[in-house]
Amino acid sequence: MELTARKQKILSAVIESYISDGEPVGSKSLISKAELSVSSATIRNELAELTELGFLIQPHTSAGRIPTRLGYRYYVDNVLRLKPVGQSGRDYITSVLSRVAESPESVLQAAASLMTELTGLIALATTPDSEDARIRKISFVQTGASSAMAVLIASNGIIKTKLFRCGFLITPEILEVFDKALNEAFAGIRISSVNQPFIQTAAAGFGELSFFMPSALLAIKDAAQLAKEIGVYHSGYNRLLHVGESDFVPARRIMEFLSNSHDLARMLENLPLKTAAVIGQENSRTELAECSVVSSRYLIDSNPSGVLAVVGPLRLDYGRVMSITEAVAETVGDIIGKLIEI
Amino acid sequence: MELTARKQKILSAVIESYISDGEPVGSKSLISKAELSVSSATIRNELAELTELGFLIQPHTSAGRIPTRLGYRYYVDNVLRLKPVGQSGRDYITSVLSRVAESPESVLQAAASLMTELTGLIALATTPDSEDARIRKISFVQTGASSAMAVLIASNGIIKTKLFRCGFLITPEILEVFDKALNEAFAGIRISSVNQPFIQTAAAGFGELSFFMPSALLAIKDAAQLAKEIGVYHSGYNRLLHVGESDFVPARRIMEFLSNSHDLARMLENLPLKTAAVIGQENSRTELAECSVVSSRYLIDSNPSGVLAVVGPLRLDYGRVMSITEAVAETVGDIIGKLIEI
DNA sequence: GTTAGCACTCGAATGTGTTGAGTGCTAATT
DNA sequence: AATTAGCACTCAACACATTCGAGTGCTAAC
Repeated sequence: MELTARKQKILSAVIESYISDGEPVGSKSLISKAELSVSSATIRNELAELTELGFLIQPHTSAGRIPTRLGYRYYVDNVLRLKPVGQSGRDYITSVLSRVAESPESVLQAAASLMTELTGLIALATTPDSEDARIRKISFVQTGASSAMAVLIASNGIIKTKLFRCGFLITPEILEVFDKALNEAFAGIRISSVNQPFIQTAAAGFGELSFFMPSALLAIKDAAQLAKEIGVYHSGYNRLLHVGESDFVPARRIMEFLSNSHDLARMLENLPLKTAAVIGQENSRTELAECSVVSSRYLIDSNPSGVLAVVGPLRLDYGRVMSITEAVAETVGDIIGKLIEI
Repeated sequence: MELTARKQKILSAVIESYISDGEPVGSKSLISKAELSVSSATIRNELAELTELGFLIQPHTSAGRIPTRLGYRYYVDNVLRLKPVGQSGRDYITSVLSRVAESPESVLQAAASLMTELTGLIALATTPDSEDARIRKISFVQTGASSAMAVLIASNGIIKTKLFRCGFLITPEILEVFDKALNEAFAGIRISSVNQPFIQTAAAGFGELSFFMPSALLAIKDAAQLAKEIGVYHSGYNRLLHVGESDFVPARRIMEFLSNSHDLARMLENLPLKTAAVIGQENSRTELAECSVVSSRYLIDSNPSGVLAVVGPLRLDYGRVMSITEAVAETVGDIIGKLIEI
């Protein structure tokens, strides 16, 4: 859909004014805002056509216009130019994230907090998809007379631990045996293939050892399960109550959805590769029908991995938020990438 | 302060009616609710005196009475009889918590969720105080060419891990050396005494080894730091939006306070030993001036340890909530106690 | 295609009247 | 001295009416 230059100018002015003030925009105030040298009547004609086209609506007859979902969409797709985050901004992001560059998880948690800090909105970050990750190494640490901790180290840098308890006393020798047998059986295996049947066939192969194995095997299975689940880190849930316009009911529904990490992970997984904004009812979840989600995937060694996202009202400074999200995602990718190499 | 039997009866009736309906209570309806055979005029006189004493207030002249903080306090202290949770309830609590009896942390997280499920309110659970805990054992697991994970096992069952990176390639032999040197130096030491100066004197004692040690030592210090910090698990933050009566502003302040685990931990630490209710402005934090906090400490081997708490409105079924909190706390103590023995 | 002019619409703010639950007080009763 | 019937009074809640003004759509002229 193509709009005349003047219509585009007016649409932008309405959206930018509404984003900054939250008030419906009338024809008179647009004369100065859109820097046009026509009368308010002309603008009214244009506004009427833009309304006809579905880009604007009037909350009520005698009010100004506010953008619709389509209006925002047109604006984001055709008008908006991202202003890349400046060098000082990038330096800040890098310094904050480097400080916690210990594990992918710690970087992602910090990235979510950082995004909330920078945008004032709810931020989400998912762990890298472990579809292709393999088991690099398995270790055991004794934690008690008959309890131990299994440590699973994956090729994508994810490390998961799982405590377990045996029905017998554990000795360093037994752990040695676990270690040897399980690394032989599992090292290099894809994490996504470690499931119940797989464990069972593995158990069958251990022959006389099998008496000692069940708890350790189960622990490894659980750890693998944890490693392949997409984790969601979040920040700024209290910002939900800042949105002055919305009332309790939608806020509660959103909160409940965001609290359910399973559905949330599934939604985030399906976000596009590029930095993008999903606006209002475009969201796959009805709970988010009154929200916009801005997201950007981070790349690890040039492979699209997890996603960073921000959830806010439709009335959102898309330019700013999309630039920030993209910049943080790039930095996250770099930092996690370096973390894994080693 | 002593009240006549009739005043007590009327106060109870007002509170119980208000707790169940949320409506101010008038003199007429009290005739049946308090099961008194006097006229409404007599009750009005009694209500006037209870108001005089500060136990009740009128939201406005022509309304019924609602309890004040003092009213609730008198009720909780003098009238309320806890109804202990029945056997089936206890069985349920035990079965839910046993299923996750892997580490103190997992039990506490589950306990918080369980309390939200049972009471419909925000629930909090703190990890046991590590003031007296000692380092039982330190282990290392290699996670990369020059990175490793330190595992610190404390005498109170808390296990903390910390990843670290060295400036040199790590070999099994080096880890062995770390393991030996650090266990010799640190086993049996109180966790609370592991601080920067302590680490420095320890480092000085390692002589020629000291080139290899700094990163490992730092990791142990960080892990000890984590182990001695009181952790707060929480559940049900979305319930904050269920309180129909309150509006956005207090909800936001409460949310912000609850998001700040440091202040929150400090507040929870100072709660009393016995199951208790802190009502409204009795709270040490002004953010909670319109909330009641019901709490109960769990005992590990008969020692008061962490605390379970519930945050709700003043208008709270204190009897039910206090009983549930106490029952869950007892079960948590038992289960964590058993976990540590082993 | 643009614009001045004007009647019109409707939300928000403000005011007015009514209703009813619940009170406090007084004087009579037990 | 405690209780109670009776009654005037208060005030939130609701419904309804009025005013105000920002902003519109339309028409006719430019």
